[in-house]
Amino acid sequence: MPTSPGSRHRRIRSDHATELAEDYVEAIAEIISQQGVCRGTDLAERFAVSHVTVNRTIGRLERDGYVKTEPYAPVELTTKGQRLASESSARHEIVLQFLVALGVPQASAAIDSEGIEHHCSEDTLRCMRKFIEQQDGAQNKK
Amino acid sequence: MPTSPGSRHRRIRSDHATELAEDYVEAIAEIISQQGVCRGTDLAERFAVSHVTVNRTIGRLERDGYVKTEPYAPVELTTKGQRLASESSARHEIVLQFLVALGVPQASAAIDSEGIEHHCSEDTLRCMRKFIEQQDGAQNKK
DNA sequence: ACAGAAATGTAGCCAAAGCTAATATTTCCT
DNA sequence: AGGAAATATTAGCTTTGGCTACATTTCTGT
Ligand SMILES: [Mn+2]
Ligand SMILES: [Mn+2]
Ligand SMILES: [Mn+2]
Ligand SMILES: [Mn+2]
Repeated sequence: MPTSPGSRHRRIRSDHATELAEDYVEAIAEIISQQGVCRGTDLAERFAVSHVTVNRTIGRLERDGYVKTEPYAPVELTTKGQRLASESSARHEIVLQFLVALGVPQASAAIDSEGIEHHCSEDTLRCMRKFIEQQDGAQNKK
Repeated sequence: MPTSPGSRHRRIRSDHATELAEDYVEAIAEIISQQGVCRGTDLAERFAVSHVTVNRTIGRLERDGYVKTEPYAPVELTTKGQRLASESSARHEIVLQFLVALGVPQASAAIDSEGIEHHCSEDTLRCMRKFIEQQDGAQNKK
């Protein structure tokens, strides 16, 4: 056996522990770039949860240094939050483009990539990038 | 916009809600087929959690009709549990083989597939199967 | 047979993420 | 200015899924 039996599942649990933070900072960055500011309401709609849940989640993000908030003011990203947002967004984009290149319909690719992105090792991302490039090459030749 | 903004995340949450059940029944079926019976200890080791956590999880699985237990006896799958185990196992196998066919090293593919499997739509699985077949074809030609 | 080891069960703790209801603040419109 | 609408906060609840500590039961080797 290559690795200890339980190690796979430890990784999954760790992936899930950071998943919400990644999706939130990614969403916050996107909403700010699109609308100038990001309000709790925007996030509640985006994630289809109550605004109370957003509030509590934002509280954890602030505790962990990803966002800065003041009462009744829009959410802002810290430098740490911006970095995580960029990384998450880039990774998400790779997974989405990969699925599309593989032939998955856009709607399904959009949904599936939202979950898959959090479980991709560097090995897997590298292979996905390579596949995208190859497909692009084939496209151009046509 | 193709779908409502929050629908993606609803799907992710639903995926995660069934994830543990899928992994457990899959593991139980595998352990039974390998060792004859499946005990809590086997699952605790497999998932790298305490035996108490296994106990509570098994309790939920029983409540939901996937397993049958009696005190101090090994865990058994119901028909419903066996069905879910087969489906989960087949799906997991597709994802694992797909990653390997894509060029991901075995160790990373084993880890990543454990998380990715729960987020693949039928669309994505179909494309993965097709890719595996194409790769197999290319292998045979060589 | 029985002592000790291994497995299982119980009690009680915690954090994350979801919710509703009620309250408070800010913003916007007339 | 004043009231309505939007937004944010607080209180208090739930389920899931993790843990340690301790108690009980079963298995195993001599
Ligand atoms: Mn994302
Ligand atoms: Mn995501
Ligand atoms: Mn899994
Ligand atoms: Mn996941």
